[in-house]
Amino acid sequence: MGVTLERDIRERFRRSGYTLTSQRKAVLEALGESRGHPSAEDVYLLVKKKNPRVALGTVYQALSVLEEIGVIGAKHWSESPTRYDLNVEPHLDIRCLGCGAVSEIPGVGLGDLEDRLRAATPYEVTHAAVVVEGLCPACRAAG
Amino acid sequence: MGVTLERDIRERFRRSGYTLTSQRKAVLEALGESRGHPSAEDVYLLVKKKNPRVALGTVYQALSVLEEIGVIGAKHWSESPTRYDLNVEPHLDIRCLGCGAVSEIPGVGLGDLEDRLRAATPYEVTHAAVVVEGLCPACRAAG
DNA sequence: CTCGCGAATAGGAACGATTACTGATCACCG
DNA sequence: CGGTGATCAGTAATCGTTCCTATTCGCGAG
Ligand SMILES: [Mn+2]
Ligand SMILES: [Mn+2]
Ligand SMILES: [Zn+2]
Ligand SMILES: [Zn+2]
Repeated sequence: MGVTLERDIRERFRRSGYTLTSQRKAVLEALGESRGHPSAEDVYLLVKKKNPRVALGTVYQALSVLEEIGVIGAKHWSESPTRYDLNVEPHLDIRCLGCGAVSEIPGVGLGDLEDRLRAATPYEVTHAAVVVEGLCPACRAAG
Repeated sequence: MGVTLERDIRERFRRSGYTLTSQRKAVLEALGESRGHPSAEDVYLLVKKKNPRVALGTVYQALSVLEEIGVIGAKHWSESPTRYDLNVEPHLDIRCLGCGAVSEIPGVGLGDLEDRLRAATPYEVTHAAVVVEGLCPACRAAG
């Protein structure tokens, strides 16, 4: 089972001072299982399959901790709860306005965008995200 | 007063079939007055100064219509209500994690990002937004 | 100028996502 | 084994936003 938990993740927990609890491991596992970009509720339902006693609030807290220590990412669209992602590299995620599915746009990075923005603003930039909206092929066909 | 309402905006209303009501004009005005990227609540408070009878729901409905016809834009961050913007060109907005202020990063466009993403996905792309988080100089100094 | 009608509004209730609270449990240290 | 602080389950509360309904508005037909 959870023997294979990346060294890097354990290290991040250790350094942050947070405990690597079974619930937090379960949330990570759920994010791995679900191919897409699940919401907190999605993660909650997955985690509950193996441990029916987990509380939704615990999932929110776990997601928050995991994001804080840089193990997962979160993005925000209109008309959708927050979506979470194991991919913490800068990348593009697109949400279908028809069916609501969120998926990744592979092969397209931010390029030099982050460098350019850091050079152009006096802010200390901590995070940059690109969110895209559109219609997936299926929904486009459906009309 | 509202004599100077861009031809383009009137035209968009006409084509969409929506009515250009006094409340919708007031919401546009409020967005013009407020330099930054106000929330619906911010807009509501501004509009109420001139017409205390407006309802918050009306402001939400107006913002929704204005976004739909392409006159304003909206972006979503964590820990903040939706922020609205008269700038509908693709551009970068940054939110300070300290004080919550949202401002624009001038001089940095998306470059060829939109072209590349359209080429790389089978989706029909309708909208792409970049949201950035960081610390403004004041908050960085404060600590 | 009235009347009629659909669109828009004010006001307030309802909703969904997220957070806050609280007593019980857990992980870890000595 | 106890003690101690972090975490958790369960639930209440909050917040942004949407929904609902009676009333008003804008406007064209007569
Ligand atoms: Mn992703
Ligand atoms: Mn902007
Ligand atoms: Zn779809
Ligand atoms: Zn600041």
